[in-house]
Amino acid sequence: MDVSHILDPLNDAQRRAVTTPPGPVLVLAGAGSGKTRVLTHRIGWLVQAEGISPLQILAVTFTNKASREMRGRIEELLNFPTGGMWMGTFHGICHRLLRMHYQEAGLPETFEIIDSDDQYRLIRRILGELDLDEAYWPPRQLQWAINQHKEEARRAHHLPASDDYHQQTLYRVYASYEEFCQRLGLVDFAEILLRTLELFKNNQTIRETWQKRFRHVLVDEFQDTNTIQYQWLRLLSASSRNLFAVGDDDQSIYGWRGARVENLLTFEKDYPGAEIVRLEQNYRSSGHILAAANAVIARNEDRMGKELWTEAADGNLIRLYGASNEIDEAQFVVGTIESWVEQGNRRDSVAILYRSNAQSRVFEEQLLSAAMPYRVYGGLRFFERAEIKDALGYMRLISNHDSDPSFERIVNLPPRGIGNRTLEKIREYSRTQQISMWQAASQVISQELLPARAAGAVGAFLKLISEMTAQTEDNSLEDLTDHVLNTSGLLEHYRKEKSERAQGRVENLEELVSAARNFIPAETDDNELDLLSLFLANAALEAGEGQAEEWEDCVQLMSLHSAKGLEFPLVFLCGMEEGLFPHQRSLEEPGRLEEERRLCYVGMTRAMEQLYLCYAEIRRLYGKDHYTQGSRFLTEVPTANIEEIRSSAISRPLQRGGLRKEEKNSNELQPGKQVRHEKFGEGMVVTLEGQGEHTRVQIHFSEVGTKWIIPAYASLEMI
DNA sequence: GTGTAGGTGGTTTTT
DNA sequence: CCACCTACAC
Repeated sequence: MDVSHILDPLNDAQRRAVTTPPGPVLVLAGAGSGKTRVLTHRIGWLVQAEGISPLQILAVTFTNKASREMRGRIEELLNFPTGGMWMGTFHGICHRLLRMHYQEAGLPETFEIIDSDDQYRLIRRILGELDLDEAYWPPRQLQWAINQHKEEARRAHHLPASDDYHQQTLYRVYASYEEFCQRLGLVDFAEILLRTLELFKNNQTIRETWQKRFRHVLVDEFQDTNTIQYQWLRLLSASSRNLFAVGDDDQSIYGWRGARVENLLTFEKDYPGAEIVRLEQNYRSSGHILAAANAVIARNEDRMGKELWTEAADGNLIRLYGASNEIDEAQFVVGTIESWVEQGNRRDSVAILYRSNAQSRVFEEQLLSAAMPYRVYGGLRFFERAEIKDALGYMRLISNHDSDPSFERIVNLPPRGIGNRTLEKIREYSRTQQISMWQAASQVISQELLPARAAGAVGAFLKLISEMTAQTEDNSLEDLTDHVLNTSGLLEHYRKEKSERAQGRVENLEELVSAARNFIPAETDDNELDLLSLFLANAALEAGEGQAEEWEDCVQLMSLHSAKGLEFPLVFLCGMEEGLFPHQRSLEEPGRLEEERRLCYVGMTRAMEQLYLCYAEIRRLYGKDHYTQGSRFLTEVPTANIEEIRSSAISRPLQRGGLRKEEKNSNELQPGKQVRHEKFGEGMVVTLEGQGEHTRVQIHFSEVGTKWIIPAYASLEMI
């Protein structure tokens, strides 16, 4: 077969990656080096040159968007539909496997996926049942801790026994949460992955079946895999060893969410003889931008090592704007965009990037007064909106009466006279009898445990749902949705509200009907689920675009994290100030500064033609003005690649190297120095991080091991 | 059941 | 400073 269409568009490194004979391959793909192309062409190569059946290929991504894009590009390349090929997100694929093997995985057939909002509510309910005070045990933190453990494949019973009351409480909450989910057939996001991993670990038949089925496994954004995901990938490819992983350690920015760059670093060890390919030619940015990004990321110690190069010209210098305050910053940015647009450029060729979402406000205000259309990324997605979740709550309850999260959500929405007292009784009954809220409700009524009025209200609710279930049995998904919205009174409820917000809610609900109309399930292999369940699972696993609005030509505002994977001719990286970027909270935790720097690298490498770096000398934060210090990342950009634009107001030139000088003077502490700590005894300085009073020192103590110390708080004595 | 005063917390986010 | 949540009063 002629494979020139697969190989011709590739450079040497890309071609090497694509044509490597089956076996473990690790592709270190720098920003803008054509990683998606390598992935899709690798699949094309396997199919057309190696003669491998598409059915034997599994391609895993992190986001639905990436998966869709890959599918589209493969179909384009190979010119055939890829329906039979398994391609999707970790969660999507694992969900599919769990549906097929629900019994072996120990789940009820009707198991339901809960999102983090549902999870949060559930944890609060458990806190209530355990009689724990939320003020002492913040549900968010417990949720975070539980997910953290799950992502490391640790179940409650794996936690070490502890004398610490805090640990014991965490254990109690985690264990009850697990029990609760198990009893009700609820599966959270991490559970989808963990269950699948355990299924593969414990069930040899299933493991071997899928190992044989997927002879070739490809993973995108490998640096973002967490412990469970990598363990599962290893299990899946244990017999074939055909794992093709593409990633970039320099773009690992989700460590705080459980991602383990180490997976990249240990790939070689786990797969001896693996082919390692570096993609270093960049096709995106002009020379100055690339040189600057290289220089910044070079400051990181923990790297596999890579240096991007380009055939493109140097292009424009990066521009540095020191604003007097955040309003000045925004005005400068918007003014610059105005002239960019006047020069005939599109507005959507521009991105305003920032470290934290709160920064978008000032830009929005300025864009608004300049009548410049814009779009802010982030915020709630379609299926996460309250009114949509309400409607889905009804549909879930119809689909499965025992869905407690749904029951709790809609039992009194719209208000139908079922108050907290009544609900508490039902909850209590459900807890003592170990039955679902639905069952508890009906038993509480038949046993006449409720006052007449409440009993009537609850009875009416149960009847409503039962009737809806009966009436919608043979309906199409669209009719069902429509029916639910109208007979539940939900639509009416929001229509009656006359706030602007409610108006949008009604529109969203109407949008849900058309989402139901247009819903086409991905072809499932052998397992058959009804359309409604598929729709509900899809809603949980694919929350939808940020805004389902039309593609207008508008300026793009987003956090640096959301910008990963995107590119724009003109990019503004704003709020480049110590404490904001790198963020204060990252300076306080070891190892996180390097992740902040990677974030900076990601931001810079989004720019194709022109990059602006901005900071404000005074920034109003939480109602208070703060004098800022330019981000250390600014000083890490070589002077040859950047030109400084003064703020019209005050401004003095950014003090180059100022930070570095301070670091040297204020710290006698240097790696290698011997110190004494009043509690931990003697040790040696391993690493230093942060400046001035934020300095953190990693010290290897001879008696207690390695610790992070903040000299500002704990006095260290030099030996 | 709805509205409002008072309190609190305020990186980053996909699934 | 502001957005969100909770508690409490009508």
